[in-house]
Amino acid sequence: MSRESSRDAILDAAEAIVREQGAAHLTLDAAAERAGLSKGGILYHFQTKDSLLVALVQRMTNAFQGLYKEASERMGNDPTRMLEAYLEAVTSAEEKLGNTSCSLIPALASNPELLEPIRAFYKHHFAQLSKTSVGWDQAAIVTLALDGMWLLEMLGVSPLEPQDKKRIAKVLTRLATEKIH
Amino acid sequence: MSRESSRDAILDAAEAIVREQGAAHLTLDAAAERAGLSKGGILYHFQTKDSLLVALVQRMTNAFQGLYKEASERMGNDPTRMLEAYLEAVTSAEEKLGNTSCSLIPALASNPELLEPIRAFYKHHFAQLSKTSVGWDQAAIVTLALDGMWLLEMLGVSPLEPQDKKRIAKVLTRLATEKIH
DNA sequence: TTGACTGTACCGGCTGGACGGTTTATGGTC
DNA sequence: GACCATAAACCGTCCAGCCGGTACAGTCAA
Repeated sequence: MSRESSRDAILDAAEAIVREQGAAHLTLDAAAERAGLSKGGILYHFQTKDSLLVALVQRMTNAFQGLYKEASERMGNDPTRMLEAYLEAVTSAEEKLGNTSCSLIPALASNPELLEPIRAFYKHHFAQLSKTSVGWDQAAIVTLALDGMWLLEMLGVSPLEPQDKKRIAKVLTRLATEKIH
Repeated sequence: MSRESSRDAILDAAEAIVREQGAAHLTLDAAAERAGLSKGGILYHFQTKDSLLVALVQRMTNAFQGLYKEASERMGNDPTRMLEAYLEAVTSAEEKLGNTSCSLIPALASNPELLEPIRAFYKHHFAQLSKTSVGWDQAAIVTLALDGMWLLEMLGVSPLEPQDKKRIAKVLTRLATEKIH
């Protein structure tokens, strides 16, 4: 069974461990037990622990970029509306992907260079911001506020309630479309 | 010699290792070598590795809160100007404290509950935002943008150049003082 | 002023356990 | 009967924490 679902089950288990107990507790044995198979089973799918971490980061970035692309297309791939797409992607990511994002933590802990794809994404994203209708500075602030929001969430230190986030999102939408002067 | 400086030297060494090689490479031996003493020496100052991590987080939060308090006092402890103080604290933290902030990483990696003091800080901070002159929503956005900026920096994925940050800070100053409408 | 004693700061070898990875075996399925 | 997915025992390494030392600065009493 399970061309892919077993792999995903392992990644889910790994993520849950990181989220609940911290990256230091993410061992092959622990992930195996949680995923309901043995360590050998895990090593069949991921030849090394490191490749599991790579897969973790990749799955997250893929999922987010999928949402972003989708939202962009809904905006007709209009670069002036990329901020709206980004906002939509971030908010829907928080709902749909849950705390998938905490995959970042083990990457930081073990091997910072796993974050290269993320660095690349941000570099590209910020370079595009001048195409928005509100100017680079304001666009950067909207982006940073969104990132701050989900990073605090992911680090587990956010004090924001869902309704707070909704109100913030509303103001951000305005900032993403109307230039302040 | 060194009532405190040896402790600090150890913390500095630990931080440098985390920053340069990731939290996984932070071992007592590595920290000892870098700090110029033996593992036994470290364990004399910190009975357990975990207590070293606690000290790391504590030192960072203390340093930041010191900067914040200082900035607040320069603003006459005026709650309506807390955002300006926060902005000043964050920017000067980035200069003065450098990447001290990456102390967070091992805390996350090993034991999420080490972040409790930080959670407490944010909770208090966001609760105060309604006292600002620009309204809670806008104040929250300024805060989040600042946090996003230094978190990206600390995670090592920020594409922002110093001059970018300066321009952003300028716009944030405006957002921290003038209410948009 | 000297010798016995105490506390502080640190060293470095040791060990037990945990963990990543290997190997061999096994049940299922086409 | 060949291949896939997984199990389970096993190995070597690494590392946190322990412990028995050492060096040295005070202190204090005789």
